[in-house]
Amino acid sequence: MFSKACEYGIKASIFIAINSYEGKRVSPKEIAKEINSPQAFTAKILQALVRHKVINSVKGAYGGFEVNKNELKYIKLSQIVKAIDGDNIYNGCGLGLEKCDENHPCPVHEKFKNVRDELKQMLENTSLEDLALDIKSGVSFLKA
Amino acid sequence: MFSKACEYGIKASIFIAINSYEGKRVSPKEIAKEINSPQAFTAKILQALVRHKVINSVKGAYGGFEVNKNELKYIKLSQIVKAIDGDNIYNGCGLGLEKCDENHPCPVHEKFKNVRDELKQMLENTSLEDLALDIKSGVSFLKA
DNA sequence: TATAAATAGGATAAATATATCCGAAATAAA
DNA sequence: TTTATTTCGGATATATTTATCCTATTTATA
Repeated sequence: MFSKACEYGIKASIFIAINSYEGKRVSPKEIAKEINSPQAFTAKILQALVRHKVINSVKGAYGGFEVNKNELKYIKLSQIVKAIDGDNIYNGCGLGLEKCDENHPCPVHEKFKNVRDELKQMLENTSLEDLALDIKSGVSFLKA
Repeated sequence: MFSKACEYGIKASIFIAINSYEGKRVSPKEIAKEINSPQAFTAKILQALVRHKVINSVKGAYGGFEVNKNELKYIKLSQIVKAIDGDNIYNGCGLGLEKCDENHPCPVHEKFKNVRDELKQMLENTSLEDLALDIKSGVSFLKA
């Protein structure tokens, strides 16, 4: 469904969010440890999220990654996914046809639409705040 | 969502189904041309589908790939997907956690369930017959 | 039985995704 | 202004997926 990079990106963003509540910036090292991911690779993904303005970074001593805690409820999963995996999961044909629309649909076009809409709803309605609060309250977990 | 291999596998199966209606076996060459896929790679995928008994092959002169046309309505998309991509799309955690269940859910576990269930429904309720008839009647297409 | 036509399957190549490494640039604080 | 700390970004390595190639095996028919 999502690429590894995207999985790491989502989990990293949640961990950053949790810490931003407390005004703490976090490093790739801390993040990778907390979400059980390869550190250098995770750092690359964080860079991409910064470039897409999903999260913020501060260079130098006492720097790290953070998000504006007032924006947490407005940062949706869809933004993270689009920043890393692009919007192929939104617009791409389920069977990989170059051209696939109502007028020239692939064999699963109609049936696939429901699945995609469900996914879209989920990604667009879920905020970093929702996810971070669940972790803080012990309802869900960032690693096994 | 699906791997390239799986996309090819689904489209190839549909084309084989269409021809089996008319008692015709088809070759990887014909299939690849019709679904716009790399021939040798497609042949490999067909082998996998045969091993998983989703389709049938006949070696030698006048051979080719076919499906029992009486079984067409009982062959579901889910069988093709599982044969090629495995059942990770069914059981795997949306964020790649080794262990992710009701008792120890990843951050998107609950929200993801709806999406997966929708996908599952779609794959288990769609038969090769459904898809083949749509192609025959010009409702949908195997290539752009 | 010989031949031609097909699938099966191993070996290899190319492309992409995942992962690592290291020096450059930025920045806070001593 | 120097130093320690930290992100940035290019180069490279590894793993996986996608794709190709070639030979072996099977089988219908002449």
